[in-house]
Amino acid sequence: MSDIRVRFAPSPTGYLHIGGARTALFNWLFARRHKGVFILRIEDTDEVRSTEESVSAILDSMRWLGLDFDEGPTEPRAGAWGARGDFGPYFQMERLAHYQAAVEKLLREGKAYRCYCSKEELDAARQKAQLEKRPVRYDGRCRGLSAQQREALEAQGRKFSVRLRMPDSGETAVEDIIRGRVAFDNALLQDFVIQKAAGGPTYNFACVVDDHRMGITHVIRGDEHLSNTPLQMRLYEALGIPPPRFAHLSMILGPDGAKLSKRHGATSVLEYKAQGYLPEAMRNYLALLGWSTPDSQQLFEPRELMEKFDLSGCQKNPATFDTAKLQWLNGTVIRKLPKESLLAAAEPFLKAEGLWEGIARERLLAAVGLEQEKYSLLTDVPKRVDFFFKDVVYDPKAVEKVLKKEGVDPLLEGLEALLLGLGDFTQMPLEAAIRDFCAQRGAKAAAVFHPLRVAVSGRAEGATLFVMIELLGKAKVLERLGKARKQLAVAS
RNA sequence: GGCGUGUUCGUCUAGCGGCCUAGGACGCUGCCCUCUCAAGGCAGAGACCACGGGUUCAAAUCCCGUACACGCCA
Repeated sequence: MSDIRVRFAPSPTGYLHIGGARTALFNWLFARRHKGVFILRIEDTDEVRSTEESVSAILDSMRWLGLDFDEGPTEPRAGAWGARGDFGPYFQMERLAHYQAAVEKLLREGKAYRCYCSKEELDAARQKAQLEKRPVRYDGRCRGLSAQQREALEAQGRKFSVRLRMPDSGETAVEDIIRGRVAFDNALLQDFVIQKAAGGPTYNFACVVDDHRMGITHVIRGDEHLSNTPLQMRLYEALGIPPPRFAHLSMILGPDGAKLSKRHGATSVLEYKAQGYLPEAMRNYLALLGWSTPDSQQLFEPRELMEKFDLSGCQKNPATFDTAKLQWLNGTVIRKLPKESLLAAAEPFLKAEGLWEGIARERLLAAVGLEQEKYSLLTDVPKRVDFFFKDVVYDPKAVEKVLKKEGVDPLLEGLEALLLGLGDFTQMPLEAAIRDFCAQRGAKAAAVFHPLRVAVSGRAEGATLFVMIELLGKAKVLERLGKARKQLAVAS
């Protein structure tokens, strides 16, 4: 095991969306590739917006994607799920003592100070700065408060937040693995709040304290945090600890170029699960969104992804999420699946359509495997096998195009008689008998096969005819031939 | 408004000064295979490398500016 340690740190304020999943995946791949440690840390310090449901949604999503984490608090907790062993993720709300201790240290060393400014005072100062077209920046009025002044303010019942003392000049640079050196002018950075008046840590502060305590070596996160990084750099310096390496990933956009959001359709990982995507396909697709190999490889075996993933292959510019490619990938994954695995993956989707109970597993397995190369989503599976087990539903278009043709009814009548007399109802004899039938009638094979397919399955496209008929069984085939002819009689 | 980041086929991308009359993949079109639909195979259309200046014998690749997009802060 190398000493590389990374983390994924979502806020439980909603489901795990595509962007978050990509960040989690890249961290996970990086850890696996370098035999490092991957940590999941739930940033739940926003008590108003954090919910238990979001926590479970995040855990469910990660479990589905197969992103297992390696470490967590040792005390078991309810609903815990970890990769190896009985531990859950870290929760920031369980780590408040650490933030508190760090605040006290900074206060003691004079690197941070208490600020008693009220919201109203700050708003007024901000508006004034805006009017004067000066950069909006906290003016540091509480920087030099004496102990007596502080006591006096506290005696008035004033609450205080804690701010970090920032330099007024110079610059703060971040050496980003993906973007290179990014510099920020210190004159534009303000003494920012690290502990809120209500007592809780701010995002940047908790993040730095945890990343340090957890020994994080590489912070791989979304581009939206790049602007937070100089603040965090100052915190590392104030705390006297070396900063980790940073890698900021480009954003994922919707088809219209805006940041991917709900109005673009499905953005939750779990929605994709429900739509019939496979986690392998999702991982492969997400990996390709902002990362590539020098030869632009598209298809990856799960193991291959872990072996080849590299931060140097990460893209700086944002990527647009494209469902068409995801679907294609999903299809390739489905096609490679052993039949048993395909059936297992399709099970929930079959059950949802009432295609499970009371059906012999062997028949289901055979039916599901029949058109494997045509599925692009698992939700396609029930649609293609239902006619084997449920009543036929005739596709009007197929009836119109194939069945309602001159001479079809006599053809079906002939087939009915032929199949009724056929003893061995298996693929080879079936094909021989039917081809023989074609020859006798002087009909082209296609002119017989197509009506027969529609009559028996209700649709114009489907699996190889004879395999399908065999699986359907003699009784059903005859029954449906009758039904199809009745339909024709009604129609004419 | 300030700061930051980005800009190669519709989309994901290769490219890191000459191999680029820009390569691959999805999607699209056509052909082949074929009992249909797929899958597979083959072929094709599709990018004046955002724009404008430089630097250089030579730029998609380096530098500067502009535009646009996105993010963060307010």
